[in-house]
Amino acid sequence: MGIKERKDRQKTEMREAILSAALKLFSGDGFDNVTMRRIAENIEYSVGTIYLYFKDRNEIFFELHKLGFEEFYKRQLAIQDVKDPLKRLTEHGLVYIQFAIDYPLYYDLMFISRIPGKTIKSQHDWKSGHRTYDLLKLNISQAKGAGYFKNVDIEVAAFSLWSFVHGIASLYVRDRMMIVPPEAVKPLVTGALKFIERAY
Amino acid sequence: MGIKERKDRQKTEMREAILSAALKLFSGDGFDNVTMRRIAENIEYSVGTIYLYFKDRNEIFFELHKLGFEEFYKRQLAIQDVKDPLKRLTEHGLVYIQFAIDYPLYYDLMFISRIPGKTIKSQHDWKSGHRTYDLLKLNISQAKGAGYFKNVDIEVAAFSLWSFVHGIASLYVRDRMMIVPPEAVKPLVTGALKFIERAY
Amino acid sequence: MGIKERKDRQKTEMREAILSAALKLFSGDGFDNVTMRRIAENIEYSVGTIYLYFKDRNEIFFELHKLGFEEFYKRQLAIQDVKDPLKRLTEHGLVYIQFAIDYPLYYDLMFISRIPGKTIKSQHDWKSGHRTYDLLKLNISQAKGAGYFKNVDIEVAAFSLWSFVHGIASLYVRDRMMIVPPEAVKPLVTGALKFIERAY
Amino acid sequence: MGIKERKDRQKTEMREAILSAALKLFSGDGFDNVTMRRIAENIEYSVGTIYLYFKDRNEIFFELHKLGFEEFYKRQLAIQDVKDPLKRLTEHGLVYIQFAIDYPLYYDLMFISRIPGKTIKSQHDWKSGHRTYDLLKLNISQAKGAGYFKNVDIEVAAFSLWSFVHGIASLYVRDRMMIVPPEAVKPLVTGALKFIERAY
DNA sequence: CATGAATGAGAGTTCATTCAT
DNA sequence: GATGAATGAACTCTCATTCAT
Repeated sequence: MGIKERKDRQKTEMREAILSAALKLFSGDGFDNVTMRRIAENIEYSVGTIYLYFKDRNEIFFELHKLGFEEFYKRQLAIQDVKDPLKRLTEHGLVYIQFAIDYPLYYDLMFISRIPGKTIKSQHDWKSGHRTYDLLKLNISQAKGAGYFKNVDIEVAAFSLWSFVHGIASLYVRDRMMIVPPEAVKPLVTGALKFIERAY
Repeated sequence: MGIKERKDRQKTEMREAILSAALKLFSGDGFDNVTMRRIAENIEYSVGTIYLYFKDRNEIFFELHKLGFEEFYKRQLAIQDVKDPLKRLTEHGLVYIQFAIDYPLYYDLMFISRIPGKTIKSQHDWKSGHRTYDLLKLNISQAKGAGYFKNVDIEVAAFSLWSFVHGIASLYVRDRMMIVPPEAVKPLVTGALKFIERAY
Repeated sequence: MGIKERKDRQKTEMREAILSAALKLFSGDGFDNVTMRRIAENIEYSVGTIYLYFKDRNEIFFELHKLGFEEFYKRQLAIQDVKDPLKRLTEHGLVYIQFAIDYPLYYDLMFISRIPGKTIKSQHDWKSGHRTYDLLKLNISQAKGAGYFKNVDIEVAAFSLWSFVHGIASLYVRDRMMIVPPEAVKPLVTGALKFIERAY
Repeated sequence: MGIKERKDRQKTEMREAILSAALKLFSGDGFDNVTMRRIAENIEYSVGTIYLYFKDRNEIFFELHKLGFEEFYKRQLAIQDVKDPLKRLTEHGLVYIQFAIDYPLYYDLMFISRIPGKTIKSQHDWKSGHRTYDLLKLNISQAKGAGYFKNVDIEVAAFSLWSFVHGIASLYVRDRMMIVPPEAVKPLVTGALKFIERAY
């Protein structure tokens, strides 16, 4: 079975190289910057080769999209063992924002960009989204159990917190923070996460 | 002088038709969807005609951008006479979100999209952005004077509130609310604006 | 009759303004630089107005062409009263080159450029050219009478002298003299005109 | 390795086909006539294909330019073994003119046309031009050694001879010889080259 | 007389995609 | 599995010209 495995591994590596090149280009100027030619140049293969690994341009974006959600969820799970519910919620927000900082391209693709080929996407989104959203609501309800969020509907709280961190992440990812000096960004973000706790 | 006036009016109408067509197309799939050809088709004129009213493609975006900011600011000013600082702040947030709902395309253009030809833009942005941000900070400081935002830095509060409403608006504009049923959107939003007040 | 005359005069002035603007633009980058729009901008009239004075773009070039030949011939006549045949011939060459220096655009148009709408042109060219060429041959034959050009066919001599000065003028007009330092141009030209005398 | 060679050959052939089509079109009406679309039609390929062989339109002109200068210099070298300095100089002139006759399009491109994208060009021009000009001066100085060009500055002589042949070539290439009947052209040219010898 | 609005044609260039080799 | 050649459609923009007003 060694041969087949090696082939599989090679196939995976190639796909990863393509995806990684696409991500890199995406950072440049958004979608338009990700052309098949440029991906090909980047991985030092011919254009046609890409089509051996992906059906078309859209499939590349779709795959990136999926990978993004996986990494995103993994990170969220990682903080689920924090005992203190308040702390956990704040961590949750931090995880969210940190993900946007670490993978602005994934974040952009997942939560901001309008992607061509929406239909295919939405189904997957739906599942990924729900999974994540449920986790948030779980954390909120546990915080509620610990005395926070008095008189607050869980749905409202979830939506609020989500909007809050998404707002921060979006401003960061799409470079709309010019209004604040660069060195002030970090304290502002941590300050904001502290501020929202007042509402818990 | 009726002739000149009629001509002026026609010129204005044409510019508006072009801008409106551009906005409409923009909603479809973002910038790439707004091509000169498609605008022309839309207004049922030849491509060259557009160039009689706008220097080039960028000028169209720039104009839309400007119009958006004007309307946006006007709306913000309109609620400045609300006496109660708490109420005014909530109104402020509502105005923000309502703007996004009423003019999703403007909102997209102004706060989400990556626009080609950044240099020209940024200067105008800077001014428009500051004007708006200062208004927010003013309202917060007045609320502070009324006893709210104890122990909270104004900058942090401003950034937090901005992020919050921008998060809501972005999720709406870029259609990332699939997670919540459509009819739940409105109560969620008002609920969220109520929720954030707990942090004041 | 005053009215008609004034109208005629105005018409002429307008035509001249257009032609002069065209010439000016031509200097920029050759023909492509002479667009109807740019001419219009230059004379501060609308594009359509030009069509009231010239049938189309070609007619403008044709007219310039004609004007050039007229000025050219006038200058040639002006040196016909030089008594010494040798001196007169050298003057003739000088006049030729000086014309190219003073009116590079005319020269270009008349002797270098490929003009669209050749058919119309050639007839006029033929006449203008002959007139000039005959003058040259006249001067040569008189020099011959004075002992120069022994054993030289007049046709050959005329062609030779014409080629000679045209060569100098062309190199100058089309900027092909980079090979010699700018300050050396003038002495070279006068030197060349002196040199060719050795062949007389 | 036959495959690679065949591919190389095909690539070369394609480039040549494109260049040759460009030259052909150029003859029609100068630069403006050489459009990418027309080249494509001519070689019966799609427009995009040309861009697989040349970076852009300018590169095509630049390449033609270069090829022209190469052929030109090769021809000049070919007559350097003529012993008699007088004869060699006359041959030199003939070579010059013959080149213009054989490759009017090259000649036009090299010595007459105003080319867009001058910057790139001029450096190459400078070298090619100097190389040629030096050869001319060498030949003159050797003729001088053999007793010709008494009391004539070499620079002046070089400039004069260059102008002379360039004049002839230009008149021919740009079709300004209508004044003389076609069958008279050849004798006139040889006559002129004989005539100029009188000045040596 | 003069204009400004409009157009169709055409320019150079880039792209995603296909396919024979 | 990989390539390079090829294409057709699309892009932004400019032009000469026409014509109702």
